[in-house]
Amino acid sequence: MQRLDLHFYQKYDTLTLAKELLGCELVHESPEGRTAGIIVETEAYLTGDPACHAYRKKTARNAAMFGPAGSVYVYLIYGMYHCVNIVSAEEGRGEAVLIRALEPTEGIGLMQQRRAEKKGVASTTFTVRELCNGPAKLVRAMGITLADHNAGSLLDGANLYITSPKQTDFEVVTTTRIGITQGAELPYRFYIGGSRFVSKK
DNA sequence: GATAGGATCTTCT
DNA sequence: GAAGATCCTATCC
Repeated sequence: MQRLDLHFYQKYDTLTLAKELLGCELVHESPEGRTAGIIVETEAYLTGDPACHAYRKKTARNAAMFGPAGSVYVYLIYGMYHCVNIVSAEEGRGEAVLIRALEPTEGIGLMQQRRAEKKGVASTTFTVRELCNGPAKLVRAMGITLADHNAGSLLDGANLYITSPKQTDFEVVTTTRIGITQGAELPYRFYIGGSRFVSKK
């Protein structure tokens, strides 16, 4: 599979990119091993959208969201969990695609270890379906961290990247976004119809 | 299976 | 002081 290049991230507006990323594979080559999963659920956050972290001013927390297309925005949510976004649009604009769920394809044992380590339970606790069916869960399972990946890149030699689509034969379902109150009516969430790995139906 | 409440930190009012 | 792009646990069917 081919690593997606700068052209791919620049080619689409953020809403289109959120849909185009479905079926692509997110890969992390860490010192502990390689983990990967097919992106099955995304949400778009746009300029002028009150739910977007870049809606107000640039702060230390959201600075990475203003980076160039193909870079990574990781943030702390609810003081406890992390979520990962793919920055889109041109540098300085502040738009991104939140990755909400993956279908695990590689390094499932390592994903189970990472999830179990956090909770202090046996690694056999988690079924494959439960490993990455939520934005903070997949960040944990993939070993993505604020220190290593926030404001980093998916391009060139980066250890985190996305491949060209592994699946294309599916229906894209569009709904409103999960867990927000501002902009709650906007239809900016997309997922692969029929997937067992999405966070919610 | 469904629902309610808690954990814990950054940002904004 | 309150809310937030979440997840986990307890408790109740």
